Amino acid sequence: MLEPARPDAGSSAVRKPRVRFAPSPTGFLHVGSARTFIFNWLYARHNGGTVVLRIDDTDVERNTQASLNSIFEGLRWLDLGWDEEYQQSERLAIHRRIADLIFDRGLAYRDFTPAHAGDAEKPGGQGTWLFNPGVRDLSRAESDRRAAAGEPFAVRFRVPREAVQQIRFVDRVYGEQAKSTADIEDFALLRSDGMPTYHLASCADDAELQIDHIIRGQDHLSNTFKHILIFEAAGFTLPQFAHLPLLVAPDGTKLSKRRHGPVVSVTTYRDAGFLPEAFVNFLCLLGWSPKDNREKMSRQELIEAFTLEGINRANAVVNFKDAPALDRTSSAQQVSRPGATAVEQRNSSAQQVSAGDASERKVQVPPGTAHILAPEETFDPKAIWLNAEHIRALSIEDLTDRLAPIVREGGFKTERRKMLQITKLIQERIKLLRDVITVADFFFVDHLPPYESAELIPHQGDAAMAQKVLRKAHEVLAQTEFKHDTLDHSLRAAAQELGVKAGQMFQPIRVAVCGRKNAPPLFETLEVLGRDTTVQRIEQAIRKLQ
RNA sequence: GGCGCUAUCGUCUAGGGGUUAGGACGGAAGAUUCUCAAUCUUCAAACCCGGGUUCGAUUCCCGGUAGCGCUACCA
Repeated sequence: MLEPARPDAGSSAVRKPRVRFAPSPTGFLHVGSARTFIFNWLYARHNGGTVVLRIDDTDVERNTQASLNSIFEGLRWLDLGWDEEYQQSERLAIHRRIADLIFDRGLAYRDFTPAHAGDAEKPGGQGTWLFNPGVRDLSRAESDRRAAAGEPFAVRFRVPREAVQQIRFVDRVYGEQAKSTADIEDFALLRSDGMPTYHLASCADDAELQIDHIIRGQDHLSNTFKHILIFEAAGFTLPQFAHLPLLVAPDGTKLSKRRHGPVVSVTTYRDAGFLPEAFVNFLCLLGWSPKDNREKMSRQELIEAFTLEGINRANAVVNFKDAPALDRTSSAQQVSRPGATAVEQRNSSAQQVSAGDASERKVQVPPGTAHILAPEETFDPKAIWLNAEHIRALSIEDLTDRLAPIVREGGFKTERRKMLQITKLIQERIKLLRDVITVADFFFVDHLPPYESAELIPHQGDAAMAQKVLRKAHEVLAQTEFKHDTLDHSLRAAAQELGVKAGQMFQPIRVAVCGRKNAPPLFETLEVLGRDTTVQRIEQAIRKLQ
């Protein structure tokens, strides 16, 4: 996984930026991280630069393999790729060397006081550790003696106190930034176990990997002053900084797995049937604008249009609906549509209260929960819309290739020839790839799922009319050629013969063959279904009406 | 608490000293079609508050408020 450092960086006068995306494997890849990666990638591609993926895994306690897998899974799905890859834990020697360098220059010191995490949370925010004069002024001899004696210590940066100065830099998004060293605490470089902290490892690697543009979340804006201190202490040239506005939940809080559930995980979007190019497009529009009113953009268009200047400064809300389990107000009302997805079904079964005894053996919904949200209701409506736009922009072949695996995973079998026909019929009717299961199921199954016979009754008609229409349809369809135009003519003629409106003729047939009222256009549908299935389903419908 | 950042329709945003403050999603209404979808048309919907600068501020400056971030031997 580890590759040797690049031999010759930045030697040419041409500015080919080197950017990096540095996730830490302490959770799944979430949408905010994904967007940071995308912006880095776009910036690099727009300028012919290099994208470095660096796994920031210096927090041994919290790293998990599952998280690492999830991150790669997410990144692979995004399908953008990267040019170089590193793992921070394999570069500890570099971090150590930089820490020693800073220490040897007298710009850092050993702190022998035990770790005291949590002080910052003291009531009133007091107890904030800015620096401890007694500790930082320990004589070098004393410090060396205690270290030699094996006493554990952390290494802290000696932030200038006596001559207070302003640290300044120009952020490519937020403009001029300044902070007094009086407001910067003596942050740690090395922990007492010898592991580097994020600040040290990040800066050491950024410098060593010759990263010249650091594009990251705005939560690092205040940290940048510390980083500049490190860069300067080690004698590194400063990279450019560009901070991105944060992605927040509808309630304004930072996105988190705990509070907001799977909607913040990239793989959730994949599993729900988003197209990676649509998802990327959506994320780009959160906090960035091409400024020309374009919304739907291809990957290439994004590369061409992307500039740091187009980035906004205010946080952006990802407008998803809260997970269903959280407090819903109105009274219990289960949504049970015929097309309920597996996710919904899992949710709804999870929400059923296990009844105590047989007397109250009815399905209940706990108070405060009501509406089970369908996938298309939980995601940001704009993401859904963009996805539908991208789906419609796909060729039939391409879309079929993406739909087929989902159909197969859904337990249906179909051959490509038929699938191509189906795709054509549903392309503008699905918003998520997964919708193929609920929208086109009747093409795949041998037996239609049950439906109410009342559905067969046409508008302004009755059961008798439904009967009459279906019998006539049965008669006509038994001998008509199953081609769009022929079906159109004969069925319309039949309607006229019966003295019913075309709609009253078509609707019972549609319900009979599709098992529901809303479906793709009738004649095309019949063509794909074929005579045998059609006739058989009409017979079933007629029996149903008796 | 300290420090920093931010503030245009419900949401994403464009704009910018004088505009009918533009677009998109979502919502509503209508057209169209064999239902649905798609498409088209129309409508409702915003410059956080208070001062200043100015002939004129939504735009520039200051203050307030609110939100967010940092304030760990997390990243």
